[in-house]
Amino acid sequence: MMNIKAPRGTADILPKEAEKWQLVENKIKDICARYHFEEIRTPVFEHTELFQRGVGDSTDIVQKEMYTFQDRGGRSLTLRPEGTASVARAFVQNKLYGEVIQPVKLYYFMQMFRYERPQQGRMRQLNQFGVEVLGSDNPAVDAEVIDLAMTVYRELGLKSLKLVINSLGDAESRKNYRDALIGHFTPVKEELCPDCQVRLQQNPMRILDCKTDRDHPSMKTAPSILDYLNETSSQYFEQVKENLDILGIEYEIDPNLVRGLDYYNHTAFEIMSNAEGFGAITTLVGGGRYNGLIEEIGGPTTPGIGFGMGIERLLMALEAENISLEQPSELDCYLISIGDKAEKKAIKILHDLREQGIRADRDYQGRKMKAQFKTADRLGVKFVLVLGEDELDKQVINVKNMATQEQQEIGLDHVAKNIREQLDGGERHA
RNA sequence: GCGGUCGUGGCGAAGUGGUUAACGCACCGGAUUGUGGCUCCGGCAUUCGUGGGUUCGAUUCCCACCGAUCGCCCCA
Repeated sequence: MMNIKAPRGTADILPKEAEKWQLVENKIKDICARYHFEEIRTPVFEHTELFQRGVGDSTDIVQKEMYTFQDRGGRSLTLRPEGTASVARAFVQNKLYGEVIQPVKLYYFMQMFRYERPQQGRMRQLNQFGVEVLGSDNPAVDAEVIDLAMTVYRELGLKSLKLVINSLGDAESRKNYRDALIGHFTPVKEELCPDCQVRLQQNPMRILDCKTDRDHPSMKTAPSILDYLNETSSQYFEQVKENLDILGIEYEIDPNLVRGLDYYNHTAFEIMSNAEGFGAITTLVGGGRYNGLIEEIGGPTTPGIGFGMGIERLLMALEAENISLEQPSELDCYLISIGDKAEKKAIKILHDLREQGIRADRDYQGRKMKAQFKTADRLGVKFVLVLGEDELDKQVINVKNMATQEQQEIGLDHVAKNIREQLDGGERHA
């Protein structure tokens, strides 16, 4: 039989690694609670149309990266490539705009799926933590969302970060700017790369961060979005910046920061890692405001803002900065039994220990006592309990404290309680 | 989707067109009839990502596929 491997772009997260994920997730959930965000979970797949309309038909994600399939009923479904469209759909469908407390502040941990060529930090199945705030266009919310993301990184210990922000303006500003860009690049259209020639009509803003045409003279003289923001958009951006200043969050303004998804307007931001040896992919978080999205998918006019944070990349960044999340995973007791009769008794004692909240395990390989002790030592247990013929005859169990090497005999019927007390006592006096 | 590099035991890592595939770590057993961390001794890949081809013979050469990785595209 051919050996079957995990599909390309997917990965198993094994116990040692999973422990880090848990620590990160717990930290993030704790922060979300403090910022008063509540969890939402949505389906792994959605109607394809949701992403076509929500994310945008012309985006790379929709055009070439979606896992789309037909179900047996002939429906076109798609494994979600990102979270915002799904959350927006859930918001509309469940009429969360009717909640008494607004805005609605949501967070999620979800797997996303994108058909891309994998490399480090880019998987076909990826994990994101994200937040969405729906129902407020207060620029304080923009700052709060950014602050939340930065807080996650700060509390995990990351230092080499760069926050980049930009404003894409409102519809009017964008239209004016778009026209200006088309006017600017059309005369030199033939000199641009094929991709950009297409972008010129579809999404001229994307020309600005094209790597191929980066050095074309027209780039330097290209108009800046910031000069085309109308009064409202410009003021909004100013307030967002002011709020970031109040929070002491440093940022860089990059007028060429264009997010790849169609639904963004006003505030757009990315957080990148500056850590050395981080490779080509440095974006840790991407997000922005999307005031038209809810309406686009059939809900009432509702402003929104959110971000997506890649967990794999977060872990990579921690690694790059040599931040260790490992905790000594402690086992309290290791139970050694010798002989069949003792094993039968051990089965029950092990259960009793665990019932007392004690972390306990035993050997199942029928190994010699020496080998079992070696394992117990390696596991770093506090106590080793030995149950053999001698102990059975006396109805006791031998308890060895691995740190002090002291041994004592405890009556078989109250082992678990006795260990429990010893553990509690140890902690109190520690 | 495009280009480069790579793929040997649980891990790291030598190696060669030819009869037994180094070594280190880990693991297992013994020295030490029921007690760990040290030491010594011994064991541990019918097999070199998968499938074809060239050859008397391939892990070593060629091709395809799969996977990893780096860069591009794009993004988390």
